Amino acid sequence: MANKSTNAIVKQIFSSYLEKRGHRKTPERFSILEEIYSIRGHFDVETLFLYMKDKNYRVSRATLYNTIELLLDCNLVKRHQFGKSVAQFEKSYMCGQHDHLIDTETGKVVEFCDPRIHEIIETACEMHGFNFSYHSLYIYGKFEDDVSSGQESDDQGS
Amino acid sequence: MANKSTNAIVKQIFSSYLEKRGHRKTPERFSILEEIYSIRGHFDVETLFLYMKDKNYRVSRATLYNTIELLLDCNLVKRHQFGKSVAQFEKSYMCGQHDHLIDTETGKVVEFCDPRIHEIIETACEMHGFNFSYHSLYIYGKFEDDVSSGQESDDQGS
DNA sequence: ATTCTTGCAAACCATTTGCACAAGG
DNA sequence: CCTTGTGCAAATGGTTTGCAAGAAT
Repeated sequence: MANKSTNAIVKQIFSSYLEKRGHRKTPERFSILEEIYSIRGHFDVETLFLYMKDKNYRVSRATLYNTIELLLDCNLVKRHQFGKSVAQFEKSYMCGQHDHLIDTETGKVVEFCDPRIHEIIETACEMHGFNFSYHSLYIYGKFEDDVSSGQESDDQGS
Repeated sequence: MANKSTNAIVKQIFSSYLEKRGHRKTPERFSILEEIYSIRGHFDVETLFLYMKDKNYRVSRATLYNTIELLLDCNLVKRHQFGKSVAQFEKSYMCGQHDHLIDTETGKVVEFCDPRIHEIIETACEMHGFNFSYHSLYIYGKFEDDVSSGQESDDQGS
């Protein structure tokens, strides 16, 4: 895992973004970025809030929402809305494009990747004069071997 | 548009579903089903509420939510969560499987269909021992020819 | 008759907003 | 210094829930 260099690059991207937009480079923003990039899978704002509070950061929920908005804008974070519940987020730099299998009973989420999705996207965009920005494909259903009845699980190929 | 027969079939499906689950066949439930199936594209609960109030139905928001839950359960309605805003719904019987192009600036939504999506789904399900139930593919971006800067637009082939 | 549904209004709760203080530029 | 960002707490608003009256079975 090349986490050290990834973190440096990600901070650089965020820094450039803030500069370009005339936003200030506050320590809170970089702390939040760092903590988000230390999280393995998906997370929601409340979880992140408690996680950071536990680490003795003093960030408010408002700042989390605000900063995540910025991170979404510069594509360092992706937002998901599995099921009907709260918004889920995940880091998105160097994580490989992937989609999600969602167990409608347990809530378990597994990632997968299939490059053929791009052919579909290209065709649809051509047919409708659409400039693609990003996509999300969610497949809902049920896992057969529900051994690990856990909440969540990642499956990214390195 | 074979709306007349479609409506009859849809009511039959709902009726059977209610019976099987031991739910009562109230006039409100069938009114809501009928009104939903008379709506062209996507809608949110508030819009449906006002729409029905306008037609002098006396249904509460609570009943709308409750009934939509039942309709989701028997697959007569599909839920979407475009962007970050409120839940959107659409009728799903005999509307053909389709996916969505979403303009991130105007909110315009256009539907498209590409059967190749099923190959991707099949592969992913096989690889992860997953029983597919339904999917949603959202492609976000921007339309090139934004002549109709409207809110929403449908594109279903007959 | 009994139990499920409904309508209404209050409760919920994730997210947003207002404000005074703090701090980046 | 000036303006933006932050923490806190209150406000917001879509959705859910509690309850008494009404209707399906």
